Amino acid sequence: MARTPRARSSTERSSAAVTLQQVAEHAGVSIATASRALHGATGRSVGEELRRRVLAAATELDYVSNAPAQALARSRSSTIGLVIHDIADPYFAAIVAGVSRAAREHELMVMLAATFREPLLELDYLRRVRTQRADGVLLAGSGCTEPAFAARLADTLTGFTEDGGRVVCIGDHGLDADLVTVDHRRAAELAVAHLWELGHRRIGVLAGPAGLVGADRQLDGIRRALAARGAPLPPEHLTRTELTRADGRSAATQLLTKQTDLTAVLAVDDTLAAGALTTLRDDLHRAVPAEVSVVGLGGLPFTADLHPSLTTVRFPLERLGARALELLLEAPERRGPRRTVELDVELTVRSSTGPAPSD
Amino acid sequence: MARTPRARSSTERSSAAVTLQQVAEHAGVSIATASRALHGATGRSVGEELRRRVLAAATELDYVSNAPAQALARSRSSTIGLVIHDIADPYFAAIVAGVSRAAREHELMVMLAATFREPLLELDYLRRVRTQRADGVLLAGSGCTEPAFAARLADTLTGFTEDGGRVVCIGDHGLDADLVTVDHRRAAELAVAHLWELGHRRIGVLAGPAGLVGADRQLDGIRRALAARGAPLPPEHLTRTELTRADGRSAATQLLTKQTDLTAVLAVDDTLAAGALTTLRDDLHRAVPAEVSVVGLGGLPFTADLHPSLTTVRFPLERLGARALELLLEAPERRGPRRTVELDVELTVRSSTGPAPSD
DNA sequence: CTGTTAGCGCTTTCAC
DNA sequence: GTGAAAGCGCTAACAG
Repeated sequence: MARTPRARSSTERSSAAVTLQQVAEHAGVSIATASRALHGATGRSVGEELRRRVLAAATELDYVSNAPAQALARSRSSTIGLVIHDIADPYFAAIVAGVSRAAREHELMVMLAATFREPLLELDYLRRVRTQRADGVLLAGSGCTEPAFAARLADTLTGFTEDGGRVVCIGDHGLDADLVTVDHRRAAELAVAHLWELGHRRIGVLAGPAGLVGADRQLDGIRRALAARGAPLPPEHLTRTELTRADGRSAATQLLTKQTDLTAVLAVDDTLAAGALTTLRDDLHRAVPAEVSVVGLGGLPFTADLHPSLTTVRFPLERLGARALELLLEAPERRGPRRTVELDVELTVRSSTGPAPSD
Repeated sequence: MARTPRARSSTERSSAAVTLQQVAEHAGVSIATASRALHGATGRSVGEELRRRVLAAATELDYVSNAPAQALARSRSSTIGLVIHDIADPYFAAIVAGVSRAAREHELMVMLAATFREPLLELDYLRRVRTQRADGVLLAGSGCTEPAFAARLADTLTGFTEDGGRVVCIGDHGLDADLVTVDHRRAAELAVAHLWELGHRRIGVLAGPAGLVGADRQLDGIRRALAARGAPLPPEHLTRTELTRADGRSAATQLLTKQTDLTAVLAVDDTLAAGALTTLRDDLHRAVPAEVSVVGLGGLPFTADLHPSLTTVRFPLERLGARALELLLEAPERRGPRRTVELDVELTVRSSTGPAPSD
């Protein structure tokens, strides 16, 4: 035989956590009863007296249950995985905050996996989450660009769901899974409406890169909103660009240099808008909002610190995360087609927008 | 007996993950060999041929190891807990980013626990982390205010370490555990030196609340730096306040209203500095930096967006997190007194500071 | 180098 | 309502 059945010699390493067995002995009940008293359905199946004794014993011995053992026995870990690009990015930070809050309410632990935008790392983490036997995984952000990668990602996800794991995406990345996202079209509509009401008729648009689902939706929303007002977006008023401040700056420079009669810039991302603000002030020397109004999309906190403070459409990022977790939990028997939840957005008017110059 | 030993009737729930047992059978080896080939020390103790077969079988069956089972058998979970106040706070977000990065390098998963500044939640999470049998826990932020709570916290930590868990604090909260923090005194010294070199001699100080270890150190550093230059800090130039933008604003208002001859404000926190900037511009109408210079401490990203952009001392938050994890891992046999690591800081000169007015 | 086997701590039938 | 016992999937002696 391998080891002596029980009775640790007191020379063993000190990390001898109290076990349910010991609690049971201390309380003078069977281990099964101890288990039921401690973790079973509340109030059911254990006599008041015994339950009391077990609880007392547990407290006295400072018993802490062993989650891995429970996970093994129950094949449920009360843990979910959360895969994001970069936690230092306030966009993801807000989502994580929402997930954390919801997880707490449901007594779940969350394993955080930051991929730093490396697709391979994402695959790797998904696998690890599966290894952990997480009850489910929330996928925020995916560089679903190249098809080869997308296929592997899909495979990995399939494996995960086949083992009984749930998957919910936060933000649409074209994956075949339940999805929680913001209403991008409505965000666009709100931004356009705001500018329109201020009298702007020549609006430059800084859009995101083609292929990004959200960016496409936003652009589509802008087009519709403009068309609905009888002023379809002329191609020369549109520039597509990566979502960085530097790109926003150069794209805005280009746009405003060529199209000198624009009275407003609608950027589909706060970061882009920040870049536009910078070039307007430092390169083009055009007053905001006196000469040109600027509006962004996203509503991240930093927009309040910009100068002038940015008018933007706020995305409910925290709720996005919380809702995603809820959706994950709501799926006891996930059958049928993929579910989609779109959260509403909200216009935040600040100092970067004003009436169109009467010129 | 309870269940039939093996052979799942094909009607069982589909979540039948492949087990090591199955891999072993498929490869025609014992389960022990399979285990060694898959998880054992690289290259050791398994013949090349068998190893190959096991690996092939694993791949073919899409085997994913069961972390809870491993954790149970090895009594190590390859998981660490990370307790923070609020992930949406960029301060913590940066720390988490650093921890994530380091965790990845060490093949560790991190369980994130956000307490939202509720002491009870912190206690609860610590317990849960213990429940998860995490190999260690990183403690960033603790509302170590009331002694009763501090005692309970200490107790919980003791329980954790007694079970073999490691603890490292990020930022000093007076807990008896290894600690990683920034060099607050040096940060103060850098800020003072910068202002002094610009000719400022009457410097107002916005300090943090007494009792906060970091805040105390910073104030101490400021006092020393000033004294070393032959200009001890007069009490009327000092105001202590909570670390919020609103408090910073009102504290700055008070300070600058009473002490009209100050040429600079040194805030021990970026947020406070932001408040000072606001009141200077909107309430007091004093030009920054022409009339008054402002410097902060922390170097969070938003300081670059302030107007004018804030001169500040950057804390290496990401490295703080990474270093903390390293420290956690470095402690194979943690004996002796608590270890302390102080990370260096760096002055970032921007637009909010300039030469003292010659007056 | 490989196989056998006894647990790791807990849940969950099944029988009383 | 309570207890006995069979695993959950894996690791680590121990024996060859």
